[in-house]
This record gives sequence, C-alpha cells and structure tokens, in this order.
Amino acid sequence: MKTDELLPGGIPLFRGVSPGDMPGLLRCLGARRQSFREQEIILLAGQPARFVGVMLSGAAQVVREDFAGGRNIIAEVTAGNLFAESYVCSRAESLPVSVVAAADCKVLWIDYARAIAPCSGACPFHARLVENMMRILASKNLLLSRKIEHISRRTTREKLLSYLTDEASAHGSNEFGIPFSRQELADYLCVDRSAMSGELGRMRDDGLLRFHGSRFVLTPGAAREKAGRNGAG
Amino acid sequence: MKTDELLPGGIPLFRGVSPGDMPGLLRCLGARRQSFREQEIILLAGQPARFVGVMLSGAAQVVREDFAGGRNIIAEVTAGNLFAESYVCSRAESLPVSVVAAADCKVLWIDYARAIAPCSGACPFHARLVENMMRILASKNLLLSRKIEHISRRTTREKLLSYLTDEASAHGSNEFGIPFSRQELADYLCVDRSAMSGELGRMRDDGLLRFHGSRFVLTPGAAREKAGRNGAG
DNA sequence: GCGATGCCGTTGTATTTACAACGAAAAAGG
DNA sequence: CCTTTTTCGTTGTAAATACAACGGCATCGC
Repeated sequence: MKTDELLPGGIPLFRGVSPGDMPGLLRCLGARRQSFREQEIILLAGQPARFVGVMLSGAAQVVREDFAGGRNIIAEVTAGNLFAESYVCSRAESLPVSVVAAADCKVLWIDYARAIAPCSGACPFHARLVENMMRILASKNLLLSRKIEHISRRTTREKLLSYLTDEASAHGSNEFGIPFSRQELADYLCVDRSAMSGELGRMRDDGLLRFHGSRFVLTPGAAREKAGRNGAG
Repeated sequence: MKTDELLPGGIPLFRGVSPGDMPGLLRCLGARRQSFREQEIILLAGQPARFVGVMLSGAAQVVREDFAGGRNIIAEVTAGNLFAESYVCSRAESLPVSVVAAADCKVLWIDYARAIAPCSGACPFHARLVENMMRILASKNLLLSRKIEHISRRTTREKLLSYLTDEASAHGSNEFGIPFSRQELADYLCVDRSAMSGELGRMRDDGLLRFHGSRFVLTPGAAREKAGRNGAG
C-alpha cells in the first residue's frame, strides 16, 4: 500500500504515529483503500455502520434523506478527516445518512471492531489510535456544544455577543480575529447576512464593540447594560 | 469502597461490566469517591482537566462564566451520567467551565490517563471502559448534531417539521409520541412556547399533521408543498 | 365540592428578522 | 492601470416572532 498520502501529521486519527510505523498499523487494522469518482455513493443510508472512513483526498458530503424524500446536506468531509465515525462509535445498527463524493476522492476504511480490539501487544499503536479517536469525538462534541450555545439565543445581537465573547475568552483578549467572513459567520449563527451586518453596526453605535473586517474589539463591561432585551444574567 | 451505588447497569460508562468485576475495575482505575453538598463547587473553571466525573447520586450544573461575568448554565448532570468528559478526552489543558452541585451529590473520579493506559492484561475491562466512553461521546455527538439540524432552520414551522420528521423516522412511523411537553419542546427548539403553539395549530389547519397532547401524526407527502417559505429541497 | 396550580391554545401588539435590491469598497486578475 | 468579481454595509418592506395577557381544561390536595 502506498503510504505517502497517509502523512500521520495531516490526519488527526494517526497523530503521534511515526510514518515508519504506519504500514504495520494499517496491516494490523486491516485497513483498505478505495477510490470514488465525483457523485458516486460512498456510503448508503441503511447500510450497517461498521467502518470508519478516513478521507485521504478529495471531499464528500454527508446527506440525510428526510421524511419527505428531500436531500439535506448535514456535513462536509474534507481531506484528512473522518466520516461516519459518530455512527460507528455509537454502535448504531445502520446508517441514517448517506455519504456522496463531492469530487474524486480516496477513502481509507477502518474496521471499528478491529480498531478497538486489543491486539496482543504486537502493535503498540492501537492505544494511540483509540486515544486519537476519543480526542476527535470529544473535540467535535465541544465544537457542537459551543455552536448550540450561540444559536440558542433568540436575537441576532445575543447570538453575536455569545459568539464574540466566546472568541474573546478563547483568545484571552478583548481584541481578536475571527476565522469567518460575514457570510460564513451568518451561516454559522443561522441568521441572515444583511440583518447581521445591520445588527453589528447598531452594536458599534451602542458602544458594544468595534470592528474592521474580521478583527473585533469588545468593549469590556458594556455587554451587560446594552445586551438587548434580555441581558447576560 | 461501597459498590451498591455503582450498579453497572445504571451507569452507561460501566455498561457490560458485571457487578462482581466492579471492585477490581475501580481499584485498577484508582477511582475515588467524593461527596458534595448543594451549591458546592465540584470543578472550578481554570483547573486542569484530568479527571472524568461520574455522578453517582444527586445532580449538578455545568456553568460557563461569560466574558461579562454572567453565569450561564450550559448543561445539567444527572445521576448515572458523566461530566467534564469532553474536556478531558479532548485533552483540553484547563476547564473552561465550572461544575456546581445542584443538590447533595456523590461523584466518582476517574483518572483519564489511567483509564486509557493499557493495563498489562490483568484487567480485561479497560477495553470495555474505553469502548463505552467512545459510545457515550459518539452518542452525544449525534444528539447535538440533530439538535443543530433542527434549530438551524429559520422559521418555527421548519424547526418543527425538521424535529417531527426526525422523530417519525426514528420511530419508523408517521404516528409517534414525543418525550417533551410543549414548553420543553419550545426550549429544545429555541422558540417561544406560545408562538410554537400557534404554529402547530396553523400546521394542523394546513393539513400537515394532527396531534393530541404529545402524540403526533404526520401527513405523508404534505411536508413538501406546505413547508413554508423554503421547502425541503 | 372547591380553590389552587400547572399546562396549553388563543389573541393582539410591538419588536425583530428575512428578503431583495442597491452601491461602495476591496480584492483579484490581466 | 483598468476591469471583473466578491464582499460588505445600507435601506425599505413584508413576514415572522417574541412577549404579555387571558381563558379553558385537567390535575391535585383539602
């Protein structure tokens, strides 16, 4: 198996495994590679959830077919990342979603049962793999929780304040940059871009913050009084 | 250590471990028990995130102190469940949240480093524990993802349809009961209860569904045409 | 039986938001 | 340097929502 695509550093699941150890680990896992062309179905809803997918190159979309038959994109999978891992690790019997190639792509399949089975000590990387998997699941958990915390707010102003104060404390400073364009931020917070833009302007007028592009400066202490119809308390 | 509170069946983390094996497992993990009185601080934001907490009895709240100093409850911990596990498993350096006892409670602390360290084969339950932990993390992941899917919708009608169709497919039937009262459902979907109640009535008038209390019957195929300002496609 | 309480649906109003359209500014590309 | 494209802020209007208040209805305790 070619392993030049499997740079451990670029794939969170293999973090901490040295390149030289990859072939042995993959053999021990019984990992298989598979290629897909754009639009091809990588996983079909209803199939058993046994294998965790590692997207080596290309990209895919996770789609849910809703009740009425409509298609709904619920996640994007990019190179280096996992897919279907939550379903497999939660021991779902079958997949409630399908995964479709958004471009030509290469996938590495990992049998979950073999990944978690203790392997008689011959392969010291199982433990590391499991640890990485837990880290990935837990990190995603935190990302999702934070997003819920933000979009649970009723008004656009509150959503913005929730997100921005979170970013501020993550940066440990009132001044910070965000990794989103306006449109991306609006999508993240589930609001209309122009409405959000207007609200940002009003917040600036109210002295809550200043901004230039994607750099923001929060005014300490101002959040409480001018937070809008229901304050932080 | 008393183990009568540690019914493995009631604690997802210990699922699959027989009662007789619990003492050995706990010894191997170096687990410690600690009691707290109501209002006491169980974990303080800023502390290192080394130990996963198992709530044996009582309850607690996970609170985040936001930028402005306001307190914000972001989760409730009930008996049998874990807390701080996402932070610990994601290898966060320190806790961004505090945990406060909502009632007198008893907590079992599990050192994550010992939980994932291979234990020389003497204790066959480590693997099970790790598997359970992954299942818990992954399941929570799915719960959060679904919730985001629902509350990302712009209108109350869409949120309701997203949630209800999800429940329908989970039950495998157009007719099903939901585990929420009206107020709880409104809180879950992040909308006003009375507004939601009104929207439900309008949806009934539009022939989308029928309901009585917490039992719902969705009208097949109706979702597409009457879904509101943007349909399922 | 009776009042107290909690849950739910309804109504009216003020607020907030989405939506569409536009122009300025910035960025990209030749 | 100029054109093309994208991003962003602004405005006006229509639609949706929050909010507050109320009444019906069931449950509960006395």
